[in-house]
Amino acid sequence: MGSFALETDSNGRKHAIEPCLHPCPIERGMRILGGKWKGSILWHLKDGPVRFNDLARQLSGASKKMVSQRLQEMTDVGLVKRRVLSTKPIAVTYEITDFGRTALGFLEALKEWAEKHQL
Amino acid sequence: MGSFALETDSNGRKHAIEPCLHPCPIERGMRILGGKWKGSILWHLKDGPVRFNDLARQLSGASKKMVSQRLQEMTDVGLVKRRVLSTKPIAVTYEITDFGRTALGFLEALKEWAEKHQL
DNA sequence: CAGAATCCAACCGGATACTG
DNA sequence: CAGTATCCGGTTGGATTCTG
Repeated sequence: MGSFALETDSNGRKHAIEPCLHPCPIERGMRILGGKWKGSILWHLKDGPVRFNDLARQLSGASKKMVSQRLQEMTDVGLVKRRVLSTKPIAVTYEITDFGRTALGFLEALKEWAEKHQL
Repeated sequence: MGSFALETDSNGRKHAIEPCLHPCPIERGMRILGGKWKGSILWHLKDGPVRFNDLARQLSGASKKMVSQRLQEMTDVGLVKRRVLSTKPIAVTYEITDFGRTALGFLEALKEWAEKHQL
């Protein structure tokens, strides 16, 4: 009773999968787009599918582990679609979904805001 | 050489104050507005000054410690202005600055995005 | 009232090595 | 190539207590 489903993360630890029921829509939105790298990832996908390693390289400073984790979360929420081009050797691309595109507008606003105020 | 200025945080630990020089403007913007609670705080201040405890109460789920830390960061960057109304008993309000208001547009976009897609 | 200080468990994220 | 597994130090953030 009162317990959530449990998932095991890559470090072998258990987590409750909280549906993020925060009353403030801004917080809920931030939980989805605000995590480290998520915005950048979506932005880098806006011009077409990108292969995993290319993406990791473009996000200078993010480790493969990070990129992988963020991509999984974003795939789960439906912001991004994973596509296997070939096995042997495996080739994978990630592309932004239609839903993902609905977030681009506000990412652009954020980008221009940051640039305008030289942050 | 190559070292940054050091500040001591509330846990007595030293930190380098990194100017956040990330190449991607989206990441830089997220560093400023994307932290947990920051967006919500700014949003709650948009209709006028709010007292510290009131603010903490409105942000259900955030501890006073969190609110205090986020407010300091936001004050440092100039998003928010702290004003002492009276000592004995001490009364303080936080109000959004003109600079802070420049970010409201994109927070509104985020808010509407989250609501529209029932996140 | 508005915080600061302290304690401490949980989590995050980098480095590295490994796999199909 | 595209990840996953493991180790592990650093950071985060909640609970609580204390102060002017």
